[in-house]
Amino acid sequence: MSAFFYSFLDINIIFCKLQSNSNKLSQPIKHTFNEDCATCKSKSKSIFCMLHASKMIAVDDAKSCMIFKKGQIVFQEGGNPIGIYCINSGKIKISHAGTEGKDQIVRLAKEGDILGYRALLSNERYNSSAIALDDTDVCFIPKETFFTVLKENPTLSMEILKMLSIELRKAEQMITDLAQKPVRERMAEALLFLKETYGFEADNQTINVVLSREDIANLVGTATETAIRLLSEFKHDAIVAFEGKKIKLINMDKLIHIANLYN
Amino acid sequence: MSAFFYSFLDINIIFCKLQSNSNKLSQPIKHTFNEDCATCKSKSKSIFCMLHASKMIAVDDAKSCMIFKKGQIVFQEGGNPIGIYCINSGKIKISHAGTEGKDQIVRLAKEGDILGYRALLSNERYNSSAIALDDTDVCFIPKETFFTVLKENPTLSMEILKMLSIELRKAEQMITDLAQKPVRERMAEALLFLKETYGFEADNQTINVVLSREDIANLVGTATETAIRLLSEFKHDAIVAFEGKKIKLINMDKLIHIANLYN
DNA sequence: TTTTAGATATGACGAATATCATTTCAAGCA
DNA sequence: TGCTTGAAATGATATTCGTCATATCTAAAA
Repeated sequence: MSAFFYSFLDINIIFCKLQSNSNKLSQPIKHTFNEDCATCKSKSKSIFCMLHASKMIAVDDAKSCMIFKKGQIVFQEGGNPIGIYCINSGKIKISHAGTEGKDQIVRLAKEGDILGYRALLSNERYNSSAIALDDTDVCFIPKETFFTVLKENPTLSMEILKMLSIELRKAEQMITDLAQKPVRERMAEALLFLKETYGFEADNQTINVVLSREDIANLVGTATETAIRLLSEFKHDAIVAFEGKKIKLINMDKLIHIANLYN
Repeated sequence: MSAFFYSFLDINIIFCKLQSNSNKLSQPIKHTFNEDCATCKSKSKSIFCMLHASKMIAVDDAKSCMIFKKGQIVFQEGGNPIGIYCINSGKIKISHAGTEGKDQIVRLAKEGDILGYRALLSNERYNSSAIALDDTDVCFIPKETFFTVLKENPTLSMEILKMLSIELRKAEQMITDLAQKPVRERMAEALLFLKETYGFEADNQTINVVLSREDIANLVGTATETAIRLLSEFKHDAIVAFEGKKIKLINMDKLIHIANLYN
């Protein structure tokens, strides 16, 4: 019944974008990289995969490629959306500001995920900010192009309906967990969720993402000190280990047990 | 920046269903009422409004009308969705079970709202249960009809995309508030949200819905006793008053202030 | 290297909130 | 009418968790 963060974002929607043969170079914005849709490494996993070649070319022509350095803002809460972002490589956190200056991380995105469509579809301002956790390559697709392609492709809009529905389920799960689970359980679940989202490194133990303790606290929904204490406790109990800024999961079974995922 | 419950469900998507002239009687399921789409009182507020007359007839032909008594289950967490429900009149709570037998109310629906489409669109089982808070009249539209109409109507699917996007924003707001706001603030916001959703009675003070203290606690995300205590406190401070099982908002300004809606 | 600043860590404490126990109330029913 | 039952209310207490203070660590800059 329960899966708070765990498999929170296992949506298999990665941005391949196309079998298109268009070789045009896209218009650069700020820092850019040149990635043709046909050679995009996020290929074959995206919701755009079902597009016909002609539509692909339209997307390919209109898109811009950008590079965000670690810490840079992709878009900001309160701003007006002008398109969607597709992550080619890298990691991005999406967080929403609370009343006391504290952020809540509502989503973590990786290669293949798309960002910024929620505000676009509801015709609202951004409700959250997106910040690069890594150096990140992103394809930007302007609003008009997105809507044009969307209107002409029922299959694409069905995919996005599905994606939104899944995100909504996960959000409701997170609501229930925040309302009912103690911090310790949520912390365990958050670690499992991080593993699920970004995977392990070659050693099969180290979670492949760097987050500050504050970020982790903002993901779990607790005070930074509490997050630090819980992590120390897990370390003491040989459930996790730290290596530099990275976290290793030593005892997954124990972590799953603490997370209390099912009734 | 903040609006937890307040205007949580102000989606103006009410089920008018049509300008169709179809006069067929729909197939009854269990308790039924006979409501023709053309005379439906939820008319003119629904996402189905933009359908062409021909599509309306299809919906009208396929739908079933049902009556749920107060407390009856419309659908249950874990079940397989077989269609969508459109509330003709009445009130329904949608809640998700947590790990310790405690429910979390994730949505409150009223006349004109549609239910059950999330699970249908993501092709999952129901993630939450829907229970009538009142005697409620509902139109049921079978899965197949819904998808057929959806596929043939880009405008309808855009409306649902928008609806889901708005619900997702609200869910993210709720996540942030649960993680950061104290119970007292959330309680104030919940009362304002109830007013926003179901409105006042003729006296312009009494919230037009009956909820148990436990329901209120499950909406706010706290223990029943804590909810009771906070309500008593608000009563003592002349912010609210109780009349039978209903709640009056005596001092909205104070309530808004306590809710701490903006930074 | 030393210095500095920011992140991480730890301790002490208090406030917020849950839990458990008991009482009171209200509505339906015999 | 009193009886019964579940909801509501209240009290006492325990626990979790956040806050504030301070110390330590780390990495970059001077």
